[in-house]
Amino acid sequence: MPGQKILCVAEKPAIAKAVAGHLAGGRLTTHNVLGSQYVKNYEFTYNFPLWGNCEVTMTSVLGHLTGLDFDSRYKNWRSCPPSQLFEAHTNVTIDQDKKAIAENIAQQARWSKVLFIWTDCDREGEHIGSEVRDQAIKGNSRIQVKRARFSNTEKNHVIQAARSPIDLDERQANAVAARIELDLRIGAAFTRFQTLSLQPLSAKLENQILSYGSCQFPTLGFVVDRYYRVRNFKPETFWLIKVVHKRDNIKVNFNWKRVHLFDRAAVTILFEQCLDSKLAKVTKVQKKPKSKWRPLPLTTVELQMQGSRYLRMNSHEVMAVAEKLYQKGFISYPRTETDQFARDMDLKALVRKQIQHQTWGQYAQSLIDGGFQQPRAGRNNDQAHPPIHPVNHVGPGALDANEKKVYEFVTRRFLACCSEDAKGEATDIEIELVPEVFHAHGLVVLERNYLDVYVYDKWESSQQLPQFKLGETFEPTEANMTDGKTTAPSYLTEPELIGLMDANGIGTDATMAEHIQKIKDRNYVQTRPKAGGGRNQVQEFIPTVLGVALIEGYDDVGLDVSVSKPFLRKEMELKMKAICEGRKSRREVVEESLEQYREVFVKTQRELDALKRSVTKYVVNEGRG
DNA sequence: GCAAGGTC
Repeated sequence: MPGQKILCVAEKPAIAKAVAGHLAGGRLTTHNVLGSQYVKNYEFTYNFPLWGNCEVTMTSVLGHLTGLDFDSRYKNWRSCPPSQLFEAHTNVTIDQDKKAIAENIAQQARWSKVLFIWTDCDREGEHIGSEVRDQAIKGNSRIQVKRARFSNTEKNHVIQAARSPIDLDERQANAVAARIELDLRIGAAFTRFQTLSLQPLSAKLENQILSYGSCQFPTLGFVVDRYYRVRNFKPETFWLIKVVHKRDNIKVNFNWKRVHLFDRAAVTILFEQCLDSKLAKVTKVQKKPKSKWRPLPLTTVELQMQGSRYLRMNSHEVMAVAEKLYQKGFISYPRTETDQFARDMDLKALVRKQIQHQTWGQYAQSLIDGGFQQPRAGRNNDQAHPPIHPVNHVGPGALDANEKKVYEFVTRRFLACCSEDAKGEATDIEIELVPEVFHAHGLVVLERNYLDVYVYDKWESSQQLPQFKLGETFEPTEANMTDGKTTAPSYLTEPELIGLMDANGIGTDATMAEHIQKIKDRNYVQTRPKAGGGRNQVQEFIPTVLGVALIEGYDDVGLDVSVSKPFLRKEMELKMKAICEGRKSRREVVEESLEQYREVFVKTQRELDALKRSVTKYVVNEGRG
């Protein structure tokens, strides 16, 4: 008969359910947790090598169990000078909506010998694990604490993890604790200071929170940066030589190897020399096979970039819809950095589920009939979740318009991953019209393969090139000198913004869309459909006068490290890493960073007039001539 | 009324 009791706790209900299912082998009972809509307790027996035959309760939390906030005496914004928030007393609290979940853990811990933690194996997961541990100890101060090391919920992998528990990584939990404290203190101090000192400048700012955050400000910075580049752009005239030759009734455009030059006299001289040469000589005729690679397995960042580019939705909407599809069991977990499928995953089974689909079912069938290829593997693996993929077929009518678009994208992407690259043949012809070189490029798409299902990628055959022989000479039909102007860059688009955030470590895959939404809600930026976007209607970002005023104001303050650039956030990331590697303690990092931000704060306070001038110039005087 | 990070 089972002796000891083991309490297992996962980061989310879906993991608890999957793990319990594998360990219980079908014999388990499910109990609702009073007061929590999503969390369930699964009970079964299991024979752990380490603890023997045990009664197991497997349950979960919903992400973080606790939050950090200032002591209630600082609740009122005027209760203290904002600078005091750098050292004000804080408390760890359990949110009202998490009370029942926390109580469940304490209750279950009371009779358990061991707490076995099954949170995701990443930094945040380690911290969530420490929150769970603290809660379990409240119910049973003598409980033993272990954690499972797992990176997916395949049966064998889960069983292996149950066999070899490890310890919680205090360092990773501490790194997150440092991040939480710094974000709170710095965010609240600057937000209150900015709002209280700038709001009185104009009635337009009434009821407007002027927030600062280590992610939202650099995000705004990217938008403003591009705005300046667009605004400060001065078109430049350039000149170029174009050669055209007509053969077999095909007009071939030869492009100048120098593309264009900004010196008219120089181009004129070269052009005249070309004309003097009269005859062009073919110096290269090359045909070579060319592939267009099928896409990599889908990550969250990629879903947001491509979604905001092709689906007429913004990244925030794409994520909200993906979350819904996940909850309904149609797609896999939508927050992942992994762009490689595990070797042992049965991808063909997933392809097979799409055969019945009326639009791409036939394509899925063709993969099963021999077209299937193992997907390319990218370089990223978060060791927690597989790439985003469809897990079940969805009948027509089960989804609303936006859900349909996202599900379609995820599925087409998945099928494309399991397909062959597109194949083509490229022709390059180079001619010399002494002293200059020109070239023409042609492409014939021979096999479309993945392109047939992945309608978002375009790869088209160009006009057929006539035959040219190496070494032959001919007199070009036309040679012209023309001019043109450089064109201004365009405003930042949503996919570009997400790409910049990703490259600079601003936010996580799960929060980038929220930061973008936040700077819209704060009236720092506006979006509009980019002109000429055609069917796709990608959004472009333009800062508001308020957004420009804030960034310019801080520039005028003359800080050593700009608050609108990604450096400070990057530094915090490095410090978290230092904690994880044991090179620094949590205290050291918090003290160091607070010291650094205090300095920025003091300087900003001292130069407040610069900030006020900027806001007055843009916001208050807006529209007066 | 502040942040950013989990998840529903």
